[in-house]
Amino acid sequence: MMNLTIAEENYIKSIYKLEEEGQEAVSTNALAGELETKPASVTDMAKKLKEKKLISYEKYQGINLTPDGKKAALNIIRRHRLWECFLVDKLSFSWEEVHELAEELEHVRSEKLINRLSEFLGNPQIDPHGDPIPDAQGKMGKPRPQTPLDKARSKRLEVVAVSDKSTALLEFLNAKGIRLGTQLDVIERYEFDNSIELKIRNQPAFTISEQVSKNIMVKPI
Amino acid sequence: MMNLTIAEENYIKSIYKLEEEGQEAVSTNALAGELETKPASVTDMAKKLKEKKLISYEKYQGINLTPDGKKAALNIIRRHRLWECFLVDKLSFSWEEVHELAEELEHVRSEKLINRLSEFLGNPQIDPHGDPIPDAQGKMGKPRPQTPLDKARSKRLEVVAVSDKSTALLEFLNAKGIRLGTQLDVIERYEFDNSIELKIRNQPAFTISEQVSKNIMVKPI
DNA sequence: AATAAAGTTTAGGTAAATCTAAATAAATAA
DNA sequence: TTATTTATTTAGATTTACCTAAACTTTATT
Repeated sequence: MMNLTIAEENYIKSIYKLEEEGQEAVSTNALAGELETKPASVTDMAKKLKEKKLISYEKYQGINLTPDGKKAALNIIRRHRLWECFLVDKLSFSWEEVHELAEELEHVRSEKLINRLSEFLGNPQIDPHGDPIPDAQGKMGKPRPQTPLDKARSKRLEVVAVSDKSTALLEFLNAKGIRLGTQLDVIERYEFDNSIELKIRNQPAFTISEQVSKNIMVKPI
Repeated sequence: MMNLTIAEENYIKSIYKLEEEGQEAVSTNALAGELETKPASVTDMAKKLKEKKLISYEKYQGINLTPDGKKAALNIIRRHRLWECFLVDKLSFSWEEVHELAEELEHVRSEKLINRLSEFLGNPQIDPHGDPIPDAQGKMGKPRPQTPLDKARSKRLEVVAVSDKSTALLEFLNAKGIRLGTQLDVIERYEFDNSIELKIRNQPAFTISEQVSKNIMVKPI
């Protein structure tokens, strides 16, 4: 496998993420948004990644990972999620703190390190946010059936994952008492702004915005 | 504390090392050698680090760390050595494999991470090469009394550290059976090239070059 | 002390990853 | 279908961390 720079790895990871979220071809704009950079920068990098045969890309036609690109993406995701497990399981970090740290640790590229880390952790299958961890061959369990909260139909739900890992969101959820496995009751859905009123066990009800509800993945209970 | 780039951190670390080795003022050339870069690059970086008040530097006069620079250096060294402990103690890496990995891990800058890692490891005082680990305040135990093998006078010696951490050297030592705590008998010192003939317990004797013997730190036994 | 050798700095350049502003293509609306 | 809006690309700069080659200091040698 080729040697990628940190910037290249971050692009690959983001392209993978956007493809997963259902984008047929990932647009320059969407990728710029995801990476908090400018479209012009994305175009530059697209040329480079195409050169390295990690993506297919034609001017104005958007971006897709090649099989090689996908393999690279899964490897980066494996590293990221294993480090998250380490931070939570061994160093007692909480759920919402680990994403940015893992974002840095994931760029230490060593097969041996990551395989030993996995072993040390007992070869975990899912990370602290509920996402599956690809194995050394890049095989990853199907993410469990889940719906974003804004689309869920049932009244009684369980939180199975959070798709946006920004500290801001995770801290907000933490403050509200929402974490993996938390059970939620939907009190009301307000059409005018798609906000949702929720209740957890015996705590007072509270309201979350559509923006937030899109990022909370739930399953009926 | 200021935010340093990886390159800046590596310079700081190398300046610290050369000062420790006794250089009054660290020369451009020595630093270039240590970092495997060119003197002109060192001059460039020296200006930047002076700007940040991490070193004192005057044209042609060499480099020294300021108190701030030293604090930064000790912090980087702390991270490096704790990761080495982690790799050896928890992931069963061997002595000679960990240096380059720690070289990458050390650049993940997070007080919290490193303090938790230290705690997780039982707040170790020395790393797998026998070097002391600075504490969170940057206080570091005195390195134990030790002499480079090429300067040692006794015949019977114990290996307490290895100062050059290049994989090449560490692998060589490993192959010869030389590790921390190994006891050596000096059979002969050859003046013409300063090579040394050694023996370990009941193994056959072998010869090492001056270059190698300079990097093996020993104490009389 | 004069000169040669060694060490250091400057000047000018390169590659990676960004950016802004302007140009161009594609999608949408009138 | 033409015009307008939106998306994308190009052109040209910028910053960081390097580099080489030439100029300049310092140190060592004769």
